[in-house]
Amino acid sequence: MGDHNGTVPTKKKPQVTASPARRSELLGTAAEVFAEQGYNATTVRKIADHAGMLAGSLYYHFDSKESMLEEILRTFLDELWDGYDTVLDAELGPRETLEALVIESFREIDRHRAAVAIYQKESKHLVSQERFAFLADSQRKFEKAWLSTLERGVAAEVFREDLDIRLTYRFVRDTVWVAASWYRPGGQHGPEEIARQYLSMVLDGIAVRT
Amino acid sequence: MGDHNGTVPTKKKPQVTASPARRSELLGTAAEVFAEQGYNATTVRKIADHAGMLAGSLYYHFDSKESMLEEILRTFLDELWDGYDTVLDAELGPRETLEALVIESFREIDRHRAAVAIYQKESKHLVSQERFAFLADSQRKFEKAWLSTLERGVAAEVFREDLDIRLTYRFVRDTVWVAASWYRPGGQHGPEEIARQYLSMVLDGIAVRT
DNA sequence: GGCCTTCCCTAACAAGTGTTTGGTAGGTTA
DNA sequence: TAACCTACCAAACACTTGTTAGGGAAGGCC
Repeated sequence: MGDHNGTVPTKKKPQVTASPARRSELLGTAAEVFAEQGYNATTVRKIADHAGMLAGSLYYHFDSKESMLEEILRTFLDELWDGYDTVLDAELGPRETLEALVIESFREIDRHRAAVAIYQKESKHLVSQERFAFLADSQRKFEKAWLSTLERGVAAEVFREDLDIRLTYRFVRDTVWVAASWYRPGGQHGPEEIARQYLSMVLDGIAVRT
Repeated sequence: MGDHNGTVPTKKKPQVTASPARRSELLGTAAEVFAEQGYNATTVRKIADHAGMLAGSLYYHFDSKESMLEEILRTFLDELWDGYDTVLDAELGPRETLEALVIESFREIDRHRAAVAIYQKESKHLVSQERFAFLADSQRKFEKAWLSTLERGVAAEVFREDLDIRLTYRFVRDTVWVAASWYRPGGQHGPEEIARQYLSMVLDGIAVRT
């Protein structure tokens, strides 16, 4: 507690000591409530209820509701880019890159379904806030990775060239991520199986070839 | 007005007199704020600001914030089903039905972009409330229409039969409606052009045919 | 034993929320 | 002019919100 440095107290002191295990456990329940009810509609008391404690007690582990949201999204995006960078660094062909990115995306949905749902619902309002600037960074990087993959594919004549490439990008991107709104881990289809079927539709279409 | 029946006053009197034109004008601005900020994050004072009046004045036209949301969604769904029913009653072939439904959907996005965005973000939490039971009705009807069209297509051998039909349904559905999150009316592509490209991707895929 | 750390509770706070009530300016009708 | 209607304002209401401060129980360590 001793704020014995003579400078500015740097805003606030967060929690003094807190076990990281309990933190991420609470973040998990918070993420599920956020995903289910929406961030703004979720009160800290609801989160506390789901965690079996009272509202004020949350502030032993976190210093604000918003910082919970930030940590949830940061953790998710960090792991996501771990997987994406691995794929991109492998320098596969465009079609193989696209397939690997889609598969990786469904794996992330499988692992972070709540965070993905939150990201989809809330990121649009959040990007403008300075605190969540990392969301915009991620989106730019994301778009660049996908667009270059698509362009490479068109150049290599493995993707159709008669399609608007930005429209195609949004199509593929949305197609993948909205799955988080209905996907439930432990269902009959694992993430790889769903990815396989999605890829089949995106690449070859749903119509019978004549 | 005159509550001269001797029974229970049936809760509340809404606004006594209000011009329908002003009502729908206010609903339009409310819808845009809801779409941009999210329903829960939108305060009635913000809506009033955008409309150039004070918060309390809204209650001359509407009797609650929630009733605004309900009217926005009801109006949208009514118009949507007008178009859908016209398509379905035409009894076209499965592929033509699918194309017509997609085109109609993008036209609705063009006309009711705000309402569609609201519907996508909020419908999930709302369906459980009794007041918004009509959302669940619409969803069931929607699913039935799409599934039967897909099944007809598989039977007629115009759609691939090696795909999970429910997965395909969600794929097509999401693919279409998420477009509302980025679509802006008056852009370089009109709704028909976007529908055409989407249909091309969904039906034939983005890969080059070999 | 006493001390310290961890984790939570109790109780309150100020700000913001949707909503209500009564009033009133300006136009329309008689 | 007087009565009336429409559409809004002004000011408050009861309640919920995120957040804070102080305290205390349980357990490990000296």
